Amino acid sequence: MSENKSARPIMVLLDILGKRWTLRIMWELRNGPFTFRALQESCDMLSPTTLNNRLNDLKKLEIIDHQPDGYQLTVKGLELAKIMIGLTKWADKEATLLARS
Amino acid sequence: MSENKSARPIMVLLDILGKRWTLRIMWELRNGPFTFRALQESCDMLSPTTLNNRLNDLKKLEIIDHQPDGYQLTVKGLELAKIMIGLTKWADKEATLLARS
DNA sequence: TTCCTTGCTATTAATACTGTAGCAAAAGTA
DNA sequence: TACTTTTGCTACAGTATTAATAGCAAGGAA
Repeated sequence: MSENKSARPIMVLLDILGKRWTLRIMWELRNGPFTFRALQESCDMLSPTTLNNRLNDLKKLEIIDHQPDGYQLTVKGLELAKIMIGLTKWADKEATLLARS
Repeated sequence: MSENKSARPIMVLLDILGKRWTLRIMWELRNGPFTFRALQESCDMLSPTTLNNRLNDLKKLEIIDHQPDGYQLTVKGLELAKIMIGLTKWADKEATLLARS
């Protein structure tokens, strides 16, 4: 109760990853660069407003950057994406469970 | 919503983990059971409405369950929480970056 | 020049979340 | 037993976030 939890790095990270679409965007970017519109399509046509907000969040954290050939994960971003592969393994293992929801 | 790529297990998982507070709740639960109200406090007093919604989401996926001594991660949930430890390591490594946002 | 594509912004409507109050059931206390 | 807490919520109104859609300016190709 006396510690300042919200200042801890993990809390800042969870805050951003917890915003809607952030995880999904990172997931889609795992395989090479995407243009703004291609990203939108691969994310089930999320609104450009939100996509832009998330891209800016991720740019600030240097998780992605915007190169001539599109938005892509940075080296730091790739490290995070690798961690997310564990989520895929879990999801595949629990596919039956996830299909029910 | 039932036959495109969003039906893939990982998409369902990312959908739920991407809702606000979900990751944080799982993070707080990593160390043993919490009562509803204790969880609320550890999550910076998030509203009971949202907490309840998230707990139900997580119960459906059998990531948590509600025992006499409180809400806690299931075996499946613990597996997910372990993956999240990777996030902490990343966050600590990038602490300077995260502090700026 | 005209036509695309790209990366957005603007606007309004819909949805989600917050903040607060409070209630019913269970558990603890005298 | 009766009283007091604690617990797990629900209700509701206000605020914030997101969706849906339209469209625009810049750059490149034809």
